[in-house]
Amino acid sequence: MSRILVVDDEFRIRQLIRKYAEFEGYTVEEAVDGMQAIDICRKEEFDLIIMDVMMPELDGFSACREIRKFRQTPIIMLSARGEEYDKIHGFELGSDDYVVKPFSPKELMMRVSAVIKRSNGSNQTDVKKDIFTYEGLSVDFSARIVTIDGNRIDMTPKEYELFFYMVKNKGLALTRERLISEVWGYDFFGDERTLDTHIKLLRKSLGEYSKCIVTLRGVGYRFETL
Amino acid sequence: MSRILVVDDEFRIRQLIRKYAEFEGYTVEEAVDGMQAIDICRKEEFDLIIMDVMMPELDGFSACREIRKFRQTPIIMLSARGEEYDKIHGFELGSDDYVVKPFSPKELMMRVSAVIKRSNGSNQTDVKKDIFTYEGLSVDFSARIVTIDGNRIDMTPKEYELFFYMVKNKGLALTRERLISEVWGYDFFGDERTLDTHIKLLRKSLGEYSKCIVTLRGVGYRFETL
DNA sequence: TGACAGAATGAGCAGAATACTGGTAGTGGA
DNA sequence: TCCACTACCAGTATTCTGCTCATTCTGTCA
Repeated sequence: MSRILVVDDEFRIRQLIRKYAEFEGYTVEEAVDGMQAIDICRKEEFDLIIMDVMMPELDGFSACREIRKFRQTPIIMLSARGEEYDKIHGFELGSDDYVVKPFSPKELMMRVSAVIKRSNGSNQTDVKKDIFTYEGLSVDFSARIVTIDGNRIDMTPKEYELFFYMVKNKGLALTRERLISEVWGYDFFGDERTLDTHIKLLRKSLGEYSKCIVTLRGVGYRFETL
Repeated sequence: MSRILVVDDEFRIRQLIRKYAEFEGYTVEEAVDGMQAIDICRKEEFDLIIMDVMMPELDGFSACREIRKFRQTPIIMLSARGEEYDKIHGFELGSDDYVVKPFSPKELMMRVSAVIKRSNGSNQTDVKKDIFTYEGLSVDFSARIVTIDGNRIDMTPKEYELFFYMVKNKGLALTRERLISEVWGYDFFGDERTLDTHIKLLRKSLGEYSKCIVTLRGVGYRFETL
């Protein structure tokens, strides 16, 4: 059965939606604000997200935008304000429907089933993506995009190649020779230190996640997720 | 461009919707009641039907049910009554969205474009117009037409081919080799820089949307919508 | 156990190399 | 002739690499 993520800071609202949704046979998870929603979405996949616009920490629109960067999950926005701006804003950001509070639970459920039906029915024109994620780090191999907490990281070609190779072989000890011959080519006769330099640049780009690149003294490096 | 059938007994309402819809670049036809709507739908095909619930002769729900017997055209229902019964009834009969009168024309247009986008994206069994849209940019693959804010963009054959290929593979990193062999053919032995030149021309044609074509240094290009 | 020496790695930097863009001109077909 | 395509060139921005020096690590020996 379909899984729904309900994002709202009000316990009462989450409870209400959960009740109705579970009655309809959906599995429900909850998040209290945008930040938490993004975190959960990174780790788990849902069939639908119902999200309030007004929330502490991170509002619904921003969360919607962030989530859309790595997930195509349909989103229904809830808003206490009936203002037009919100609606337009929400649609532009890619929400799939829009319900104004106070809403009738029955109507919401109708929209939920309509949206889920639509997204199941078809719509998968999008190419399947080859994406690796670990906490706030996400690596989209097919698009060549690396993001940290939703922010894109600019990397030079060599950084990409090196990083992608390491991520694809995560958890493995990669010797300097192997890295060089894989990333630079077997016929690279440059300086030994070149690899170090690129590892250094890569770590700089990765910020807090530079910790994932472990130096194996006398051997090479390893990318690990702990 | 998409064709819309507006069904409402009130001239003022039809006029209002027509005005906004045409401004957005849609072609509009009108019907004054359910009977007429069914007749027109038998003869012609539309991309969307906007239909009032309350009409003389034959109400919107009945018309919706009838039309669904032979067409899968998306339908947005309009209702003066905000009653829940109507909404549920409408959804059950297969309407794709529901707007309560008095509505904001802008919101209606947002819903119109959302519904049309959805039905384009999804390959229903009915006629599939292969159209991609992103904000004011629209790419009609089958008609080979690109429009920006409703204005048609003239492109040369190569530009079309290159652009279509990139849009169809949107979000993917496309290597120069791949682009060249896909657009020019695997046996193209011309200058490396030819691709650059065409990207340049393409960007020029795309105006503000040239930002969607991202250069991947040392790799190629990517078309993205963000 | 702790100090030391040597090896390996990290940081910073600057010159070299490379890739992309924009301009312009040639070519061939309708 | 005109238009689309291709080719070429120069300027520029980006990226790579090699070098030096600093730092860290490791194994050894007192």
